Amino acid sequence: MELAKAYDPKEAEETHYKRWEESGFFKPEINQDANAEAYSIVIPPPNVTGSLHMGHALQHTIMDALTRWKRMQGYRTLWLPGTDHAGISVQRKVVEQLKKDEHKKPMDIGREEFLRRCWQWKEQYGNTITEQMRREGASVDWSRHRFTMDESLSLAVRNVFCTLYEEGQIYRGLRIVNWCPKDKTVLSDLEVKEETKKDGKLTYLKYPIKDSDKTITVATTRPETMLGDTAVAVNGDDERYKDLVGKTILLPLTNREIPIIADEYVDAEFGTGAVKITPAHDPNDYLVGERHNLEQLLVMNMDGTMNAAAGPEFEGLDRFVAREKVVEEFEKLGLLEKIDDYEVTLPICERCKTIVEPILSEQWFVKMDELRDLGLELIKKENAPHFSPEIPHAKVYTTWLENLKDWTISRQLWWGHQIPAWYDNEGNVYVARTAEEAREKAGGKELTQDNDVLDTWFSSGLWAFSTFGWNGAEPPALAGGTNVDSSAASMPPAHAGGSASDLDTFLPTDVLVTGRDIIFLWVSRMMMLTKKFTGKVAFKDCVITGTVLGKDGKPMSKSRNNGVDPIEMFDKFGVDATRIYLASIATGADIRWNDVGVETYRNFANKIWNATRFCLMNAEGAVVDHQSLMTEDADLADRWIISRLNKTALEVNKALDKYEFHTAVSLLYHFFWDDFCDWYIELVKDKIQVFTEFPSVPGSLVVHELPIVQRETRKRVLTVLEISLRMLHPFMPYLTEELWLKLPGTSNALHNAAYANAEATIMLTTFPPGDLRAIDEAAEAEMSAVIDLITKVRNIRAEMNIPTTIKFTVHIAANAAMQKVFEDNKSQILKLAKAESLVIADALDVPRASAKAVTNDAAIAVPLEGLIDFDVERTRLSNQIAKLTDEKDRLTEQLSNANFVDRAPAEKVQELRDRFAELEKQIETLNNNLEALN
RNA sequence: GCCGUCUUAGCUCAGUGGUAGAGCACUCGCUUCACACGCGAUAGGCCACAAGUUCAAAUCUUGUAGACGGCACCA
Repeated sequence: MELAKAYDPKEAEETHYKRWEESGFFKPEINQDANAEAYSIVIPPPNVTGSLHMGHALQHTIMDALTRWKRMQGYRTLWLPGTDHAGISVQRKVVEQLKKDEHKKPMDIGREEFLRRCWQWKEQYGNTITEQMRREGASVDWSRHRFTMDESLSLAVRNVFCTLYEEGQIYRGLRIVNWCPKDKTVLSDLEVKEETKKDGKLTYLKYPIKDSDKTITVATTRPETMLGDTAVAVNGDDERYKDLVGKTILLPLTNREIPIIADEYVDAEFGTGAVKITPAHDPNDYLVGERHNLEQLLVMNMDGTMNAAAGPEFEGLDRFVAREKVVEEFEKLGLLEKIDDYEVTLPICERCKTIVEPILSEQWFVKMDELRDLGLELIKKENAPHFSPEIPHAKVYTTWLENLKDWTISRQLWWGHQIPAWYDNEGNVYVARTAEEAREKAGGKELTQDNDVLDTWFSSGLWAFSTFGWNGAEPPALAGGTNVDSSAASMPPAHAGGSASDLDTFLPTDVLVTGRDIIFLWVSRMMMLTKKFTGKVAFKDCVITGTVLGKDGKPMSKSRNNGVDPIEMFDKFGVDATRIYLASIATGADIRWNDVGVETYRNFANKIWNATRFCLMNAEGAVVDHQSLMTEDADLADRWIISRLNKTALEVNKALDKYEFHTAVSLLYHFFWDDFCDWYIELVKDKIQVFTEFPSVPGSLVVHELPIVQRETRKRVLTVLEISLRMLHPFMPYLTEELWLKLPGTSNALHNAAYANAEATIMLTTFPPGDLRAIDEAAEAEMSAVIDLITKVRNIRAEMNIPTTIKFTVHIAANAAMQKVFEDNKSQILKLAKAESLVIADALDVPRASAKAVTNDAAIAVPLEGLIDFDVERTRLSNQIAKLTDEKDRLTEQLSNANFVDRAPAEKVQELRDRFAELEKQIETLNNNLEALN
């Protein structure tokens, strides 16, 4: 079987995913081991409005690598996919569409029709991201795909709402909320971001005091809100204003009189020390108002225009127009003291960037006291979730919980979970799971349902358990959930006996992989609500990925135009290269995107391809055979690569256990490229590649029948390759599957016992656990002596400029044990050092015209009569001496420090003494060599 | 204002209380029959700065500077 010269990812990407999916490899039911432990991950559901970006690609890579790794370890593995209905985003898209196509507003077509269009939009465009996940190779169980507005998940939402309401944890109330006048909905604190404006203004307004010719000056950044002022507050301890407390102000532009009050909220040091109080338009003023029983006067409409209460001159004006007009009027009245430049930080809507208006409004809230305590107890007592990286997330998360305020959950949208609350004509509220239930409660009265929907995060907060069939009403469905497809139905049940539900089997989930930005919005709420409603932890671990930044080091965004499309990268470098590059980023660290990084792994993929290609070209008479690695008669190179292979496997598993994907990738990269390709394959090349010249066609090559030893070597090479591919599979699924299927001797006989009957695939083999007993330190030491030797000889050739066509003799002086090692590996040394012969002895006996070097285990000389440039050789030797002397000097200093010798661990001291002796010896040898040249 | 992170080779980034690492770029040499997306050999860092703890600090502590993040406040 001949492979193409370079790896082309396209074909593998097109064929394997389809087969994996159709064969049911992604479903937990593929696991036939009734006692298999479960391993589960739920995906952070992407918005249906979204398309794949690098952040997804990074997170999906990690989730898929974990899923594939655990599946190969024999766990009953489930990675559950799904999407989020994304309230505001979808609503906005449909509103835009409606405006563009029909010049209509939602009100024109009505709620029912509008929702129909939302669903239509979702059906049409909502699958973009899930389709892209197939390209990524994501091994998710599509039969368990969930959408936050699925029937069962919606029922869960209503039940959670009702339960919390019945317990008094959900309430409806008039509060200052964050209002987006453009989206015309309330926002939670977390959906409000900030924008600093350097050219802001602080306006000083003079308010006349009744029965006096005095005024009191207040400063404001929002002059229009003065129309809603119901008091002016000063600090009671402020001497300047002591006499004024209790006096009345004639509020300009209105016919209202308002009191001057004393409140500790006011900081006498700041501004004028007098604060206008607008309880309906400012959260602090609201609190002051509550304390002093002030009127809450709303002067604004919900679209950001002024209302009738603002007075006839202002009614209907936009808030910013009103602002200017208020200032003008004050100026006319001579009551404008001054306007200062002032840097302001404005609250803006996370999505539409409109300036958010704090405004008094009646909304639904969740009291966070009990839920907060649940969350705090989990993180403090059980370290749940355990964050990776732990610093700084564990602390930030805890601090945030400790300061948690009530959560505004109503949204003035149509698309979403409509609040299960109904009102009668008198305004009484009936919270119920269904309209019928509400009517019953109301004694059959005519009711209308609350117009608002719930915050999208309310339903996502249930994701860890609602996706597994929990809906608070019926017992959770059995394996497969509500939309099991036919192929899943033919699978064995998740547990022996078939009685366990997904909820029992897969919750708690093992790990949640997500970004920093939604730790509060989502992670915390899922922890709290899952504990509250199932008594379980939502997930044990939480991996927080870093941010993939654009080439300019800034977060990728459309406005900066610095985004990199994962799909483009897939097309350019292949899915596997992109995946393993993303996995090579340190967990939690931000990274600037650079194509060169992906290119590195594209090259790596090609290296793997070509190593396999070479092995296959020399595979005749051999198959993958794990027994071949247990052999007694293996030579040094074999013992060494087996040792390296096992060490790598052990360390890779350890790294993955700790979510250190980058460590795993680095280990695999260097094992495969350096150890396997650069050394092992080169060392055994002669043995597995037997050529002879075909007599009639000079230069042509014919493979002979292989002797047994060589067949064994071929087996070993194939087997090491096969095990390497398995280790790489979680990161590079397509390439490894493509190649694994081509290896001779691969079949489902190599599968993990849990998947014995499944169709052959690398994804169901066992992930190499590594075997401590297979680690052979002696072989590693001997091999590194050989490698050192070869490297030094190559160095001589390179620095002395000896063309490869010239073969030379290498003289080696070493102790008896090393002499044997070099003797035993003579042919490999000759080949890789491109030497003609070796002379191995106790001491060097070479002519003056020789190039020399030392290693930790040998002294080397290469006679170069007529080829040597003595100046170059002197420089070479001097450089070597200088380097070793530097090291020796450092050691001298350290070893002559009595404190060090006394206090450092004895073995450390001994280690340095040994090294010192070694250096002395080598320096002496080199000095002798140098002198011999003169 | 509070909390926190980062600062390592030209670039992008790993890393550890005990001789500083990778990839790419650079230099030199290879059309060696798996791979030029390759092979071989070099070169390149007082690990931001300062003080402290320690036998030993790039690694721990504190401070400084710069970059950045989160939270709060913003009359």
